[in-house]
Amino acid sequence: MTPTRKSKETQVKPLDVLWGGERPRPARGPRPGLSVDKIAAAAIRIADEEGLDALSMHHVAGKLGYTAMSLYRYVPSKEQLVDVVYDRALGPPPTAGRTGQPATDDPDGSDGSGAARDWRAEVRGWVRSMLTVYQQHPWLLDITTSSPPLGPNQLAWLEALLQAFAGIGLTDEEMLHLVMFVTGAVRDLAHTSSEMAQAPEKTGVSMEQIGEGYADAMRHLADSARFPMLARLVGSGTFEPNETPYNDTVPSLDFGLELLLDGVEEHVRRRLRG
Amino acid sequence: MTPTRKSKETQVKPLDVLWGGERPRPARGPRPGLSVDKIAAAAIRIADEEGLDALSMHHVAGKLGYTAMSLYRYVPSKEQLVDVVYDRALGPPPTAGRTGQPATDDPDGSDGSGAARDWRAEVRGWVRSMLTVYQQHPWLLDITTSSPPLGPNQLAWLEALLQAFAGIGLTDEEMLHLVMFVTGAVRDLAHTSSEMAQAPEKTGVSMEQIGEGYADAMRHLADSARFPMLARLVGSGTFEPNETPYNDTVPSLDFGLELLLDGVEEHVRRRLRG
DNA sequence: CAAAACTCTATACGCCATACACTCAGGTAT
DNA sequence: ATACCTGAGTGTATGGCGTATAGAGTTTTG
Repeated sequence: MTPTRKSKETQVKPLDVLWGGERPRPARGPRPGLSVDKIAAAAIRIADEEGLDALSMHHVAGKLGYTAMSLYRYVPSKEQLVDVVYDRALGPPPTAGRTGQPATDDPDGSDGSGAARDWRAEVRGWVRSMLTVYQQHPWLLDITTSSPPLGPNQLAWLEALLQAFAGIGLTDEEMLHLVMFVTGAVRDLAHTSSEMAQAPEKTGVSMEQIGEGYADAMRHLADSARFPMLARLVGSGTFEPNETPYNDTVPSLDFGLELLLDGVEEHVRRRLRG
Repeated sequence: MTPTRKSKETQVKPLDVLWGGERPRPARGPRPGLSVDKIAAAAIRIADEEGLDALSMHHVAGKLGYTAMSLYRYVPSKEQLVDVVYDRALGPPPTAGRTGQPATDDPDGSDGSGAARDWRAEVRGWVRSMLTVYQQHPWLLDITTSSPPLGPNQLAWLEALLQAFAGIGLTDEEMLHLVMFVTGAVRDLAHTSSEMAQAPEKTGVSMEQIGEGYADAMRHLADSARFPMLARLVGSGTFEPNETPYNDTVPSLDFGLELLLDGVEEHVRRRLRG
């Protein structure tokens, strides 16, 4: 009978959700049984155990003993939930513990402290840690966020890599460029690796059969003059699975990264000289 | 009443579809009104005009004047269709025209021909072309294929970049690593750029407001000691939109690529010397 | 105690991929 | 000519999805 009395309806703000903005307890209606934390945790568990496709509002709510619509009291949309889940699953970067002050106002590089730190090792470590996270939550790589990195953990990871590149003689702009380049390469290589790892279970085709299919396709072109370089790599056995598994992209990442860092060193050296 | 007579039912093979395997005309039933080509073309038009989300079997079939189920005579599943569409939309790489023979058996690099070609320019050109393709079909970057690169055009692009790196003193394995590294970086930077470009129309929030939100979030941490490097970049105006648009990742790609190629040069030089 | 604020549920809508059973066109073999 | 049968395309149904809307039930405030 009541003709749809519109109450003021506490609206959920996107950024508050991302930063865990602790709504100041409602104080008028029934006590909330859920929270963004619980919802995000359940969502992450589902994604870990059943994959990103299983991450639906119904499923998450069901896992918590509620209906799908109840989630919308805490999260404005599934997309926003995914944004939160993304940041939460990332977790903090490895070096987040020591909040040093590597940001001096010295623009030219040497940070004044005596011992030069091993920035290459720091970058390498950051990359390994990132890879580990992606291996633990491969579905992170299938998420398309449509929003710039704004979550606390995303920013922390960004900050960590920036700190690794800090004070070695790069301009601010160059550091940002490098960070984007490196994160991009890591993300994509981890992505293809995870895709290929998931292929057997997803398509029901065994790893061996996939290898056969690949070999078959490659034979298609090895005799043809159409793909000479590919034919050459096939012939030299570069595509054969050696000691490392078929989908291991870490060697490519390591190789590319080292060359890139060599380039960085040469770049700052050149600038110092010139 | 007929108890479901199972006919032999021409099955559609995945790889044949990808490579346009020209089914040898049925010769017994009615003439097919569709073809993989027509279907893929319609699908690409839809994705270009309405985005990847609009790419449904119903939609594609409707555009062609058929029902959704009819497509399954030509394509085993939507996933396979997407694989085909991906390869078709990629198109051939720019240098596919001249099928030179850069694959000599000379393992150490110099390819015997007199004039040294500008391999760096070739790599740069490949990257620009790849970026152009991604700009023309941004939805390509939202596709998760779950299968290794097997389409003819995917292989052709691979081949093209391999040829750029050929004969400069890298081993076969190193070339493959580099190709994966570069394609990864290009893909991901193009991806984030496209994501940020789509953000305004998708969320209804104007580019300005996004910028404001970003600035707001950054102010959250500029005063905090939590993200010193980010605060520094904010302070130095590195995040401000200069002449290039906010989502332009090309400068990052250019910068990273040049440093990487510097590293490559130094790497082969070192090997030659040592 | 009533009103207001709030949580959570039920239902419904319009999408989606695709399994299944079917009609019928149009060649081939007799 | 005619019977046959392959295979194209359709109709329907199932079970999923995100979420709009309406409202039932709970708790605190005036």
